[in-house]
Amino acid sequence: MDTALKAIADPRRREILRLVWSSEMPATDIAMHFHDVTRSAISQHLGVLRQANLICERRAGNRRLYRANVEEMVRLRTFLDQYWSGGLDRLKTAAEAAQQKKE
Amino acid sequence: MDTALKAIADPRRREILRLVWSSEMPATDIAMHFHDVTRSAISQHLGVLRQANLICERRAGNRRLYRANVEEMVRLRTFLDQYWSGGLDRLKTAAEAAQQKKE
DNA sequence: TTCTTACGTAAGCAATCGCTTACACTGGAG
DNA sequence: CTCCAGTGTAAGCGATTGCTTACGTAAGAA
Repeated sequence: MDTALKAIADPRRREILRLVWSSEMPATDIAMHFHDVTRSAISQHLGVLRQANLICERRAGNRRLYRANVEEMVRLRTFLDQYWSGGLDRLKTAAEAAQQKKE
Repeated sequence: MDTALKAIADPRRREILRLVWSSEMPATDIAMHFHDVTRSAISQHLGVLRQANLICERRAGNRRLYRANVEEMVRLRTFLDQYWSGGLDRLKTAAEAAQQKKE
């Protein structure tokens, strides 16, 4: 979860995710969207995203097609939503949380 | 915005924010919640959060009281919400947006 | 087979991170 | 004034990051 959060903290990786969110795309096409870095750099970003389980890889002959793992991104979004609201709910749940400290 | 995203990518800093979300707290008290790192480390984390505009500082005599800048956190949350939905809505709104641009 | 395309990966490097220790400063107490 | 609690900050250091160049490898095409 923490890995995923750090992964999306990078603007380049957020852009990659945006590219493969709704349709899969071969690594080369992804790399071609970035004119200021090497294909190798993008490949490494893809590695980070894959390790964070934020993208899925499918091999088709020569190519590797990537697509966003929407399920995992929803998990991440839920985690953050709980974090935001967890802060907001703090006052009213303070006593309850204190006595059941499971974590 | 990117600075804030990187700031909350760290679990320690998320915990700090959680501590000062609903009430202000002096730096020493914040540091005392972390038994595995130095007070100096926490002070530096506070510096990162302050630079990301995620916390506000108020001086009271000797102490410095911190509290979360909820406004900025809401901005961050909104940014992420737009990011998620921007991806999710891509498929289903692609055709609609093209032919009727109301929104 | 030999070439070419598509890709990951190792190596190296400068920059940044997260931490520690040590020090500097500020404001109240005596 | 002196002393102490509260706090930021500089210096240094090992780990990590993000990038590049160079190489390795797998899968068609010729």
